[in-house]
Amino acid sequence: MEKRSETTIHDIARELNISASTVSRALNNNPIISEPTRKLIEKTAKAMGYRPNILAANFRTKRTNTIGVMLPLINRHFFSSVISGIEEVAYDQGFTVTISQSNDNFEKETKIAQTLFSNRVDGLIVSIGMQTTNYDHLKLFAEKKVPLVFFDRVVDKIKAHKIIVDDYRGGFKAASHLIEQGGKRIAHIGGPLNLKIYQDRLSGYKDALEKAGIPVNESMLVHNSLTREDGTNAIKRLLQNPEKPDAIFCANDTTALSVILYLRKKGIKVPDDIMVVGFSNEPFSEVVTPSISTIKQPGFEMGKKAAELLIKQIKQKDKPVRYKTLVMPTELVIRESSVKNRNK
Amino acid sequence: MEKRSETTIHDIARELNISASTVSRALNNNPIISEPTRKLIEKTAKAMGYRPNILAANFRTKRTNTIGVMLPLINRHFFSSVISGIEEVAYDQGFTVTISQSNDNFEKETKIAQTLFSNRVDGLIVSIGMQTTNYDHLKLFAEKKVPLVFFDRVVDKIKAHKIIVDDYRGGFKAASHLIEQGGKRIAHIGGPLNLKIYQDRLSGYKDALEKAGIPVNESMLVHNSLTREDGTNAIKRLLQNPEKPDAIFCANDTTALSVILYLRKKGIKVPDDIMVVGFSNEPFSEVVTPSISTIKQPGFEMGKKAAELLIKQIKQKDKPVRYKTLVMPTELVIRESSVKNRNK
DNA sequence: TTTTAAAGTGCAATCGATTGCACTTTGGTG
DNA sequence: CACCAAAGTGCAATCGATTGCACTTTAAAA
Repeated sequence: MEKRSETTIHDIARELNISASTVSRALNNNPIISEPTRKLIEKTAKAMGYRPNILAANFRTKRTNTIGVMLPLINRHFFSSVISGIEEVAYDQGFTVTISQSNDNFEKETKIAQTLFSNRVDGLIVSIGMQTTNYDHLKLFAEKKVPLVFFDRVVDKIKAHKIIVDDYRGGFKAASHLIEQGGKRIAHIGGPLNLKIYQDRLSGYKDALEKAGIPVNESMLVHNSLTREDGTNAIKRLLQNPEKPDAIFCANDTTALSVILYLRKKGIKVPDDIMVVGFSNEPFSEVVTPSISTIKQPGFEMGKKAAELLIKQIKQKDKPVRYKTLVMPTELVIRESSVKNRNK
Repeated sequence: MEKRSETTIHDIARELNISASTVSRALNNNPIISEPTRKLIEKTAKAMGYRPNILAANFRTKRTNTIGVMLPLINRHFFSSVISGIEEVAYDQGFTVTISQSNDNFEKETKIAQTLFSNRVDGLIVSIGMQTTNYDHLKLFAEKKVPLVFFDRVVDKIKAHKIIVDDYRGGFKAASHLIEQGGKRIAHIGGPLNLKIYQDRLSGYKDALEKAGIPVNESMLVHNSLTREDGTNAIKRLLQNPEKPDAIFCANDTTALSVILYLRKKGIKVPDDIMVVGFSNEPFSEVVTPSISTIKQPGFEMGKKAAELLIKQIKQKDKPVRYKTLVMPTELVIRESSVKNRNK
């Protein structure tokens, strides 16, 4: 029977009649080890089928080369794009990525945070859940000086880097565009207001109306959790208004889609009768008929930036850090759902 | 200044004048520790802000309670659904999930496998990349008896549990449906044939034609990497055939979408002129016009099954394992793109 | 009353890589 | 020729939790 246990650096040391510290240094390309010695050790390690046991190294160095990521839902396109961006940078920088989804559940989010702390991830990237209003489980990381980066749904009360999009300008652009397209009775289907991203989208929308001299009509505002069902319920409600909207700015594409499907069913034409703009540029928005105008937010880029900031903070652990809030630009993508008389 | 270093079980032991092994056992609910002692230790641990350092435990027990997942692309809907299913089961069973994407790049896939092995993940869930034809980097896990589960794109040469969909029946159903809808010149846009999933889809398609007495016309077959661009190129090629198709079975929805968009541009009507069926039920397939008939594959369920099988194998490490291949059923979802004269 | 078994706790080796400090050898300079 | 500095390698403590085996105490049974 072949050797049962794993080959360790002690085995290699014994084989070559040198010390384990020499072997460790050689395999880590430490320059104080001479080239001939290093080459001999590398050759022997390969021949003996040596595979490092990172657990021992992690234990001794108190580092894991692992980034923790916690976000609400992995299979939402935006979040999976962010993850993809994080993973790409992490891989290039020699980090692995451990991912957990909170399902917008505060208790699960708290448990995950505790687990990631115990697992001693080198840093954590977080987008908090819809329900989260207490942040003690995240303050732990700040207290223990574990680097933390928030993205999308961020926590102002905790000092950390933050990657957000310009939700305010996105809301402003969306509403401005609808105004420019002739909209006069512009509704808004928004998200829960404990989250700043939806506060900001609302603010931008309001300021755009104000700038155009159009008073904000509170009956034109609906706030919910932005599910497909919520979208349908919201448009039903808006259509019951005595004064009906001729344009709607939705805080995400999911509700924009629900709106469009419902209006189609009712024989109300988008954009001719009611114009629609969404937010976040889901993949389906391009291919649905009419295609949906939307505010594009760069998930993949956000993920890359988050990972870059986190890894820089990890590597410069002893340096004082000046926390940044990166505001990724939003871009209005004009498609069919907000442009009338488009006969090309 | 507060205590600089972390509280360890030695600190708790010293505080209570008991041994560290007692503290360790108490915090792990070992029944040989008496109830009053255990309660006292738990109370003191909380008061002292103790947080376990899992690195030491992992090192000693040679376990990490971590599942590795390696797949081509995180931000593809199918894969992110699978990840979501994996994470849900993993979380319930007390495991964390570390995810890496290979980007269908063999060299990256190899490096990731090596890293995950060094990181001593307890088990690995894999979907191999488009280019992968050598499996040595994965055989390592089998050799070292690290539990391995393949899903979707699996490797027959390595003994492991496999989670696949019934690609053959999916292809068969798709082609049968097109025949039932009156298709006589049925084309196939398929994937790279080093991957069994695309071989099986093709086999199912061929057998359905054969069963209907329709000869397979090799000029009606195009194989590529199933990108949007590939889809466009494929339909262009098929339209140059002297004998043009009246139906197309695409091996994924991405190429089905490309086909539909291209035909729309050419003024060729789907499904009236050419019927289309895709595969995998992307979210956009429901909302595009015409909506795309497709073969649905249950990503989230596959993820759950993969994690369940892997964790069972991890927990019963010393038991001999009988490897299973789970074949998840595929379901034909009939939408507008394959039903002519649909005026409801 | 003595002996034995069970309950409860303690000792310290262990896991494997890292790394601060120590030691040896070699070559160059005064 | 002697001294010093640099190059190269070695020693062993360390990280913190786990756990096999040992020891003590207590209670029950003979």
